Amino acid sequence: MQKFIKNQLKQKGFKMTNQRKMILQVLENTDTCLSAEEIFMLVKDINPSVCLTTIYRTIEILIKNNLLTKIDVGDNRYRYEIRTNKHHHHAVCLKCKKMICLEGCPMDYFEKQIKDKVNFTITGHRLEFYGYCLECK
Amino acid sequence: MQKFIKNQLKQKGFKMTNQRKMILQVLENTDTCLSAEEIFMLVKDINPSVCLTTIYRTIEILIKNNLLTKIDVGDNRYRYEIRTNKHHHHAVCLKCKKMICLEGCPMDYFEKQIKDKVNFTITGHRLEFYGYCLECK
DNA sequence: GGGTAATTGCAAATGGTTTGCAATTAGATG
DNA sequence: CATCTAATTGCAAACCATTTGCAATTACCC
Repeated sequence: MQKFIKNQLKQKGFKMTNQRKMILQVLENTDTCLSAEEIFMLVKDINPSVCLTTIYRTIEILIKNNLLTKIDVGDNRYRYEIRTNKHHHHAVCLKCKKMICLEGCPMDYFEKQIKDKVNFTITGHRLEFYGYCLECK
Repeated sequence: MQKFIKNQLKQKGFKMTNQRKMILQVLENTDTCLSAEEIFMLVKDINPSVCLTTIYRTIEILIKNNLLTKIDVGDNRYRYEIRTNKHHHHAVCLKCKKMICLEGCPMDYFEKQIKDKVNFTITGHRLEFYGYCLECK
């Protein structure tokens, strides 16, 4: 997976710097979605001389190349998740904002309906469930 | 509808000020979701002596009382929509950010599935479709 | 190993949202 | 209808996630 992203970036002419390697490593070794600040902290644990700006700039590149997804949970800060080949959705805890990955998607037939009714070209969708996780409820 | 919201607020001990009336009027006379800034501008057209802070504070009250919904489209600014009794979703244009209301929801049976699989208490969900509207495509 | 364009770190700017506070106002009470 | 009081407002400033400008550094093609 790492490999795939690295190749994608290299192919588009981006340099594989240490900072980018570390950011990718952090993004891949998590099971939730991380905010820029959280990525920053985790990368700092590996190498303290990184700056937040670099995190944001790397995020930007990854998003523009469809390698990362930006997700909003309603607290004025985005969270990011490496884009997997497995299309999926999340359950978001309203209290701690933890994001639990869910498998599957019931949208496919719905999209078709919409395409016919509204004159709108659908390129994707985003589905989040809100509620309380085991610890918070 | 106006009436309903006013009653709800009054019932909870909030005062029905001119500012709040204007904000509600603006929110009710639109067919898209408005950002705080957009609400501000529209309210200003009615009475120029309102300030953005009041918009934000009213939004906060409405959200806390389940009368307004906050929606993210990925451009660092929230949009707001009066909460109707009709549960629905949106198609969001990736270019102009216009939000087209859609009827229906294919989620109900999916929620049940999730409740059983993951240990998570679902209180709601949010579904947005992304793509390009007629004018932008 | 040298050259060059991409990348980084730093500091400062940006922009949406929030907060503190003194002045104003809605609406209950008499 | 006037008074009183707590809620609300406007203003200015703070806050904080994200973005930008720029000079110094680095990846990587030759």
